Amino acid sequence: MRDDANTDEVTLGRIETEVALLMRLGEATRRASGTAEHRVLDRAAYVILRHLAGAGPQNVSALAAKLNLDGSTVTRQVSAMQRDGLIARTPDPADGRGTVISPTPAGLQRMAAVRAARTRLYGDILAAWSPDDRESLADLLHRLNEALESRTRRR
Amino acid sequence: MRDDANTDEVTLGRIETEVALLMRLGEATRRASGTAEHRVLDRAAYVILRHLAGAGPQNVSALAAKLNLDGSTVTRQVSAMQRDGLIARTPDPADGRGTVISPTPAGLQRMAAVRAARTRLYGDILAAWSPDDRESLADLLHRLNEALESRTRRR
DNA sequence: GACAGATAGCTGTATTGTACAGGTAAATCA
DNA sequence: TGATTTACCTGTACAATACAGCTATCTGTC
Repeated sequence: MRDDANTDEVTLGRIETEVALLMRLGEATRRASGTAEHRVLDRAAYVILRHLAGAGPQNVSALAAKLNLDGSTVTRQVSAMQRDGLIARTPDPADGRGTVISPTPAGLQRMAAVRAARTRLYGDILAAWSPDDRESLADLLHRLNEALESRTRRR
Repeated sequence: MRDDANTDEVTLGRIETEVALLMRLGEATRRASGTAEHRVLDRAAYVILRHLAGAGPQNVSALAAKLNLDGSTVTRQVSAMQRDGLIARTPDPADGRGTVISPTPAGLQRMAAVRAARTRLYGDILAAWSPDDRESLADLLHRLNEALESRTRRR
């Protein structure tokens, strides 16, 4: 029993290490490709467009809640995105205070382009992996995110 | 063959999605716990201490290279950490230009505390997971990071 | 050994992404 | 109807980062 508990703690420590490392690498990658050609879409704009595309047009508040960001942050993000023609603001017909944010065709097109580029990137990075391992990684990451998200919501 | 290629592209898309989501969640978690009690160690300080503890005292440049950060960024980080008593600067005996950054006992202690807290957090989040799944997650994340890192270095 | 170029680190400045506080207008509730 | 809440925006501040430019030192070449 002692050994099992130990092994488990070691595994948790490894997961902690690897997640921290992944975050660092991910940010470095984003920064590096951000300044270069791929300045098409900064990170926040990408996740906002992903969310709008997946869950449909919605209010700033709904977006902020989903993205775990302050409303003011999202306001400024969507302002910038509107300036760039990526989203459109329309008054919410059901609530005079609200404005509905919808992706524009140009926004969707750019999001798709970034997504395709990223997918290609992963294809490149994981070129040597077996399909099974790729599947496992996708599954486990999905479950990890579910677990993280449910905990975030719960708190 | 058509189906296989398709399946694979879907998997890559899922991995892209999940990594993006994990980054977003991770940042949200960091921000949330950053303002609260856990203001013990901001992110950069933690990774710097992790690295110093693992690889030994070293120069600002070496740190910057390892962390994929600009030297000036690391300079400021270590300045703040020195102010907080987490690291010490000593002149490099082998190179008059350099200063060697070493963790202080207080820095190591705080790093260990944060690490333990994070490990506990993962234990909490993954409470329902089987040991096998945890192992798989740790392994696959490790391999993903290796792949990412070797690509970053190669570029 | 002297000088040219490279390197280590620091400082100034700008940018980006974020939060919090405060304001206004609209909605909701008692 | 009046009080409270909500949605959004704006002002302000802060943290993390990069780039440019600076000085001190090192390294190689002649």
